[in-house]
Amino acid sequence: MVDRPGLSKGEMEVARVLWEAGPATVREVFEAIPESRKMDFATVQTYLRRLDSKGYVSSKLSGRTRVYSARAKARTVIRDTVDDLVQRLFGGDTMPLVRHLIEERGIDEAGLEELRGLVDELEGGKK
Amino acid sequence: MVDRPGLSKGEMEVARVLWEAGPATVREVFEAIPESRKMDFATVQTYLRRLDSKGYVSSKLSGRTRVYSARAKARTVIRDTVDDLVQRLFGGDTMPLVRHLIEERGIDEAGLEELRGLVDELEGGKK
DNA sequence: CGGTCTGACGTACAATCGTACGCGATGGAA
DNA sequence: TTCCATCGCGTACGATTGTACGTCAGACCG
Repeated sequence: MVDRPGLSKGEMEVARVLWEAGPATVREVFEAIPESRKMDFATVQTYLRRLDSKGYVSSKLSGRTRVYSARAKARTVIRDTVDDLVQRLFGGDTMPLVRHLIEERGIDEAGLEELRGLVDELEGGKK
Repeated sequence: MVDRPGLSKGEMEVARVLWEAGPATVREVFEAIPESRKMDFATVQTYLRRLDSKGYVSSKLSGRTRVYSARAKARTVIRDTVDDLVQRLFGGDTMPLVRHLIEERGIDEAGLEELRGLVDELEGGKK
């Protein structure tokens, strides 16, 4: 399938906004990015342009403003990105990362519950 | 603490070998990298040199051969790397990634068991 | 002793990334 | 009508990355 040139870190942050909020203009994306991140408006614009030329998003002019929409599905991009990380940092093993996440980053009440559900489900569907 | 300049993807693959196998020469690292990856000997050498100058590994000459050893702890580097990814791709939320890993990548029998153990443990220590 | 292998080390070089400026057009405020 | 706030868009530019070549000097083989 469409083999896109890999997202850079900055591009990820911007793409994420489109996935969460749906189609948006540069300004809207810009405003959706945490103040603290301090990413320049023009920088956001550049990332969007790059995402476009890489095929991750599409855009069309609406009046004199350009509106960007996600084109690649979040799920797919996330899968590719995570696969890559797991490969390079853990040699392809999934568990070390899962373990790391659970042990090193806090999982809250709700997360724990969900996790239990996931485990139950997997365990059930197997035997 | 020592604030290092971020690992690049290629550097990660190389650093991983040092974490897993302990101190090693360029050749040893080179040989530990999957054939399929086709990373040139000189490339490995460059990555090691860069890791050295970034402070992630240290090295010393043993005879006329240089031996590299991890200096930064795997745990730390992994934490920083994963934190960064979670931040950019999931806005800082851990669960989406955990969910993704469990649902999209296979967890085997043993992993499942371990996972159950982790959940139990967390659940116990909380209430 | 003279090849040949191997390693360190310096250097290279294009691609990508992070970050942004500046210009020219446009639409609304005064 | 005049001006300013916006936008799109082209362009820039140094840093980092991926990938590797070439040179020089020891080590080992015959």
